[in-house]
Parts: sequence; structure tokens; C-alpha cells
Amino acid sequence: MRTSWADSVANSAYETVVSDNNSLRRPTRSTYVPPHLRNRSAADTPNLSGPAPERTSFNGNAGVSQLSRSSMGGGGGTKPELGRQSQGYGYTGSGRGGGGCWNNRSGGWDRREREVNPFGDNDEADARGQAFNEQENLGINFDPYQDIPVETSGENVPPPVNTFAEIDLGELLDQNIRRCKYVKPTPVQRHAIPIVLGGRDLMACAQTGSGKTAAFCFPIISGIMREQYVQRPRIARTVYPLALILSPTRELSCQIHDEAKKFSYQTGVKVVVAYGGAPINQQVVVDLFRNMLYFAFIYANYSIILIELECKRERCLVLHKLLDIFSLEDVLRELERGVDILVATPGRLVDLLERARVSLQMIRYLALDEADRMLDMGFEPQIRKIVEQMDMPNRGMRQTMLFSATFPREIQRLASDFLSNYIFLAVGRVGSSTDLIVQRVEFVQESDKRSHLMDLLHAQRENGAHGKQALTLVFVETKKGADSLEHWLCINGFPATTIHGDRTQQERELALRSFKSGRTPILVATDVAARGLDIPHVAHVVNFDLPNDIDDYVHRIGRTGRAGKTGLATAFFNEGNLSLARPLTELMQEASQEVPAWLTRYASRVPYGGNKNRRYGGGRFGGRDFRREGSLGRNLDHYGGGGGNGGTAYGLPGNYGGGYASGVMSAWD
DNA sequence: AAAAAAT
Repeated sequence: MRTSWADSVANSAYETVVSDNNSLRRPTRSTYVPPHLRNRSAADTPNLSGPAPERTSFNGNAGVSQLSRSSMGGGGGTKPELGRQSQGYGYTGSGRGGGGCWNNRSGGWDRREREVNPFGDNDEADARGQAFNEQENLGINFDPYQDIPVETSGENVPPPVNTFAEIDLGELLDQNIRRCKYVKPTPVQRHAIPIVLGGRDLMACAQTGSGKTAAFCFPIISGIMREQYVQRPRIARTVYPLALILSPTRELSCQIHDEAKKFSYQTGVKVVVAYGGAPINQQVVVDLFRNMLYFAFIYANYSIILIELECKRERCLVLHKLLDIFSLEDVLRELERGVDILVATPGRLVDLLERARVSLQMIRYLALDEADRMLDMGFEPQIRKIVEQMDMPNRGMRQTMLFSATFPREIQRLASDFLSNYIFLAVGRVGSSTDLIVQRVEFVQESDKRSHLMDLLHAQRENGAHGKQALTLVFVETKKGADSLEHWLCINGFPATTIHGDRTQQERELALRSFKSGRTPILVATDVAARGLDIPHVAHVVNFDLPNDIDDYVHRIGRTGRAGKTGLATAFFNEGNLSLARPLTELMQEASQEVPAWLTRYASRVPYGGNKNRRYGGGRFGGRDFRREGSLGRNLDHYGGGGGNGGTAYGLPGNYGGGYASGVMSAWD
């Protein structure tokens, strides 16, 4: 690592601060020194008597922040009490976001942020690598992942690394990796990080829960710290992120944001998340509560908690945080404080782009998580708009990373429009966290499903340890079905909650928290929860209704057996799922699972093809580079040279907007 | 056919 990097950050932050406002040097609360930075030699923090400096962001948007101060929190004029309250209170806009105290007594932007430590206390020893004991590692047990097959293709693939020490990610990032208790890189990290650090585009197929998020976050954060970017423009209220991470659900964006915050702690790299779902302006909500005496908070499991609400400002803020409201105003405010890495769902990002609050001109890194979902029928137009029709640099001018546990071939073909001379990486086989997830299929008629589920849950409760029920995630097909099953479970003595797209964002997040905490150890979910969500301790995934698509099945069962733990996946199969018989059988055989004889019979009876699963080319491997299959008459290896304007040259191909499936089918028929 | 994602 170039030691000059930290120095240059320190100096630049120092200079910026001093030139903007001399009064900063007066001791304030911001002279707090985080535990892991105490007792450091003076050389580590040159020119500063206080803590290691924290830049507002690499965006250098401090001036914009100042402008926005007057409109913050409803503004001092219109909401005087709240405005005053905010100053000393240090509440965070979203309750999950960047945090920070507002010390603006002097009226200027005397606002050096104190970054919330996402690791809690007590990380001093780990951060400095002292007393670190691999045996006591509380982190992920990655050993089961060590010998899974890895396949790469593409030109000049950088060799994998075996340890984090082999990669120069920078000292600050290394500290955060230690704080996360990551001992050694997972297979996807071993391969993907050198590829991205080497400046290459990447299409990566890897089981979720195996360290995917870190695999793209580490090189992005490291790259942003390393490079000297030209000063970003300061036009109106537009911000210019350097990296964009897109994901298909709000919860997943939130999760990625939380992780990215950990990785970027104290690095000065600013991460902001933007997603929708907050219909009410938070200010309206707060004003409303101030005039109420009681507020009934109805939990999904029908218990009602009454919160006495006096017209005290403190209570308003507590309530505010409790509700965890994340409105558009919150996003805009966060953005104005500067952003280097923007994590977003597509809808909200398009909104922000159209409002010209975000520009993609300076994007150096683009990551699509759950890329196959992002490019399916529902999302593809939005993604294409963001990547090809706004102001994002063309492929070749930016680095693009696509991650998913499954990569159907025609999705690969769509995705290649966004990539330049990319490397394909497949870690493990789809569905084969082999030894970690035990898959069972049971024949259950539609009408017997509820009682059968009840049997499973009773058995589980009896076997369970000390009355504490293991977390069970139940997937159903429809939103209505989710509500009705949840209700049925509750009245039958199984505390359950539900997450689906008809619930408000607050209800969704509350449900997720309630499930994670074990308060309601059963979560009934639609496919909104199928992908990417990292919920520790999910012991059992029940496919109450099987999906029509084998890839969805793969993603669903991936919610258990995560991070080196074992898991059980039970599927209820009946005549309604015939189209899944063959791919399911093949997948289970692939993963060395016991396939019931009756399912094999169904599979052999179903004529090959004749259903939509045929589009997968018969391969239950997500892990195959479609460029190697040669039958498409389009040699994508030539893409590299086209780099600069390739995106538009191939942009909006004839198959855009649908109809690609038939072409692909004929290609392998 | 359903689900998700902006207001």
C-alpha cells in the first residue's frame, strides 16, 4: 500500500476543513478517538491532534452540504423545536445510515461526522491483529467451501489468491476485514478480487452466502481509495457517485449497504443506499405523532403494543427511529452529504436520475447483484435505461461486475451487452452447497399442505433445543396465500409473520427483524425473500408452493445452509409441479441428494421440453460460460476491442423487449 | 401466472 495515500487523505481533509472554517479546531465532540485508533504513534495521524480525519467523502461535496443545512429536518424556521432538538441529539436520518452528529452551533458546516462504528465496541484487539485466534473465530466456517469446483474462462485470467495478505487492499480495509473476522477469502473472493483489482469485467456465478458481497465491495472500496479521481463537478444538487451497486429488492439493497458500511468504516469512502417504499414524508409522520396521545403499533403477529406518547421532543425522535422511516427526503439529504458508492433498487435510482439528483457520469464501478433477476423480463428495461440510456460511461470505460447464483444462458447473452472482454467465473455448482443443504421432496396434495406443514413444525419443535424454535422460512406462491397461511399458523399456535410486496416497507422490515430475532420463528414469504437475503440461523426452508422455475428453487433453498452451516430444505410436490419434476430431479442428483422413486418416475414421464424450463438448455448448471457453447453464431470474445462505444453499437438489439426466448430455444434444439 | 420495483 502506498503510505502516501493515508497522508494525502489526511492532508486534504485537513486543508479542506481549515479553509472552510477555522473554528473547527476548537475541541468538540468530534475529537473522540475510536478505540482502535487510540495509542497510535503520531506518525499515523500527521498534523492532527485529534482523531484520524474523516473526509466528508471522496466526492468533495462539502459545499453542497452547507447549502442543504437550512432545509434539513424541516428547517429551523418552520419546525423550530425539532430543528433544535436535532443538533445535540445525533440521530441518524434512517436509523441505519451513515449516522453522524450535527455540531453546527457556529452556524457554518462545522459538521465533522463521527462515523457510527458498525462493529460495536471491543474490536480493538481484532482490528490490530492482536490476540487474534483462529480457533476462536466467530466468523464464517468456510472450510466446506474450500474444495468446491471452480471454473474460469476468458482471456488472461488473473490467478487466484489464497490469503487476504496476498492482496494489497490497503491497511484501512485490511483492518475492517479483521474486524469482520474474515480469516481467509472464500473461493469466490479468492478468484473475483484479483480479477476486479486487475481491472477486468466479471460475470460471476456463485452460491449466495459464500461471500459475494465482499467479493465486489473490497475491490471497489480499495480502488476508490487508491485512485486519484479528478474533482467531481459541483452542479446544483447533483451528486456523482463513483460506484453503483444495484439489487432487485429493497431488503437486499439494505443488506448490501450495511455490509459495505462495515467494509468502508474509517476509510472515508461514503456509502449511501436509496430505495423506495416510504409513502409518507417523515416530517408529516413526526408532526402527526406529536399531536397524538397514544399510538397503537400493530405487529404482524397481532400483538398490540401501546406506546404512550407525550409531546416531548425526545419521544418524537425515539419514535422516529423506531419506525425506521426511510423517505425520499432522507435519501436526498444523505446524498447531499456526498456519496462514493451508491447502493440502490432500480426504480428509485431512475427516479433520482430523472430528478437530476444523481449523475452516473463518474461511475467507475457497476455491480449488479442477483444479476439474472435484474435482467429478466420485469427489470431489464429499467436496467438498460440506467446502464445504456443515461449518462453512465460505456462499457470498457467502467468496470462491470455481475453476480448471481444462477445464470441462465439467455440472461448471459443479455448481460454481455454490459460487459467488455469479461471473465466468466463459476464457483461450485448451482444448488450444490452440496453437503450443507439437505434437500427433501414430499408428495403433498394441495389440500393437505397445511396439516403437513403443521406436522413438520410440531416435529421440529419437539426435536428443537430447549423450546427455542429454529427459524423456518416458508415460501408460497402468492401474496394472498402468504397472508392466509400466516394467519392460519398464528391461530394454530405457531408465531409467524410474513413478507411480501403488498405489505408496506415498514411492515416488511419489521417482519424481517421479528423473524431474525426469533420472536416469530416462522416467516411466510413470496419470492421477494428468495434472493440474496442473508438471514443467519435459518435451519429450514419449506417450499410450501414450489416455484415454476428451477432457478427460483435454487435461490430459495440458498436461504439456508449459509455461511458454512447446514440446512434443510423441504419441498411439497404434487401434480401441479410436473414441469419441475425433471429439473428438480437432475438438480438433486447433481447435489448427491436422495431422490424419491416416485419423483424419478414423474421426471421420466414428463416429455423432455414442452415446458418453459426448456429455456435453460437442459443444463441445471448455472455455471457454464455461454460463450463456450459456440452455437449462437456470435463470438463474444471479440467484444474486447469494441470497448468504447460497444454498448451502443449492440445497444437495443432486435430481441429487446421480449421474444428472445424463442431464438435461444431454436439455438440449442 | 406471480412477484418485484418510484409516486
